[in-house]
Amino acid sequence: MPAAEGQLADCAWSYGMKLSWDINDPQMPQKPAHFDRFCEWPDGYVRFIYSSEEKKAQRHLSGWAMRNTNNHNGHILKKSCLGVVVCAQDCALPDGSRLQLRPAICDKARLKQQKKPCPNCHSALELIPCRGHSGYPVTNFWRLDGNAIFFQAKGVHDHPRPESKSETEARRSAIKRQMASFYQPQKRRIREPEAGESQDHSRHFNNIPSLENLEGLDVIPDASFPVPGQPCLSFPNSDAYKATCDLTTFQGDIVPPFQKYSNPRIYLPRTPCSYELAGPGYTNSSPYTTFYKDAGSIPKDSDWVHLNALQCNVNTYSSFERSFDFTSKQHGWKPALGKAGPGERTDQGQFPPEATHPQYTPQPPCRYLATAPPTAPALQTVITTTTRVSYQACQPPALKCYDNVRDAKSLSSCDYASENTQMSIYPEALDLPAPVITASSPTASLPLKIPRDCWTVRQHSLPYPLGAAPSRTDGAESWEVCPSRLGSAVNYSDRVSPFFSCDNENF
DNA sequence: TCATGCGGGCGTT
DNA sequence: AACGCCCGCATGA
Repeated sequence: MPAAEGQLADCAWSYGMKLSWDINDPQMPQKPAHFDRFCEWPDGYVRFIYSSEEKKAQRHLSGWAMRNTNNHNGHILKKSCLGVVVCAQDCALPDGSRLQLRPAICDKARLKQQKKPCPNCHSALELIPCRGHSGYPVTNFWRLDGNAIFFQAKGVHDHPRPESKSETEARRSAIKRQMASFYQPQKRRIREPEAGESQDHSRHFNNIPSLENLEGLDVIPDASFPVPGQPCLSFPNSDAYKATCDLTTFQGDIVPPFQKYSNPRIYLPRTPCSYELAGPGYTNSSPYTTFYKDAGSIPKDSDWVHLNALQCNVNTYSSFERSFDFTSKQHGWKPALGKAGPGERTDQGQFPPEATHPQYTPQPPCRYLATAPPTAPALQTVITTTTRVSYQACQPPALKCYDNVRDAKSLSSCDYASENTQMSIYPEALDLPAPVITASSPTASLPLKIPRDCWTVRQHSLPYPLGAAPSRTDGAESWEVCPSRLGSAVNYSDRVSPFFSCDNENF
């Protein structure tokens, strides 16, 4: 993944946004002056123009779990977001964060994935569908025209980021390597019980709670399943992630402990390693809490990731990324209310038709916590075969109040990624007429309003009966849920986007 | 096994 | 007609 700053800049200063075009235009801009750098986490109504040489663009990659959608147009590839898979119990990972897996793209694989249990608490996994586009999944369009690849995104993801594809691949490959290296040491361990080793990572296997855990892992053929006994040092980008191994911490864990990759989103079953996060922000973070339903089924999964990493160390790219995102997103409103940020587009003409609808207004940092749009057909379609049942069982916005830990998460939850900042800076949404913005969000006067000291449920997690969900047009109600005591966001202050003037203290 | 892409077909708006 | 989505099929890693 490119440097956070690089991506941020890429997304924020999209060249594609400076030109007037729509993916459905008969004629696309010819011979673009230059191209945008690939943005892995596009969010909002953004457009990019990539070089046809851009490999990632050629592959139509995205950090979001996007599946192909038939739009009956062979010239334009359309993809819709699948959302994110989380633990139905919203259990906290060892580090306090929440599980946020990348939904399998393949329907069959996804169903299988959802049948697996949360690797942390063994309760059911739940798919949080994306409904960021007027109640429907956010859609991405790709169109190759000449030497350019035009990309257009519609909708604002109303859910946490899942593990990115690259992360998933990295994790899986790492797991394979770990598995390979695990078995041998493990065998030795079984033969040589408790030898007293505690320093050597390769010997942490003996600390694995019980062999049953291992067996469980073995039984689960899913390569994505976290592998216990993985040395902390083997994680990718370990340099960025400050983790130490602490056998004592590990001991006592009954469930498959997690081992975190340098990348805060990735977790592996904890081995005798624990993490010593370097920053205050570590407390935990998953902002995206899932308060909805109680565990229902008894999954058996293994693929997991962690998402919010805010918690994770502040020194890591991720922490920065998130913190930055957070701030930028939080402040993203400011430009709309006041003056636009540098390079901000102002051509209303580019506004998506939906822009006039409240649902399309810029979302607050905690947009995924917002209530569902009035019409949420997604519940019937998107969730259909996979999570429909879950919704029925969902608890109402359980308005769970969280502790400081949660607060920390909220911070991270408010930001998606540096790349997402474009939403804060350029999105047409920012150009929305003031009336629309104010009507749709209480944050009109502030980047982020924190009406309560607690969060409410994510909109998609709400069990609104179809047609009964509160309308976003009402605006304010959508924001009832906001982070509280964001003060814990200590780490965010030093990375505030220059484009925004709001103080982090507000959060 | 799974990610991707394609495209037929169906229901809804 | 436009959309969203389900499904099956094919291909490639």
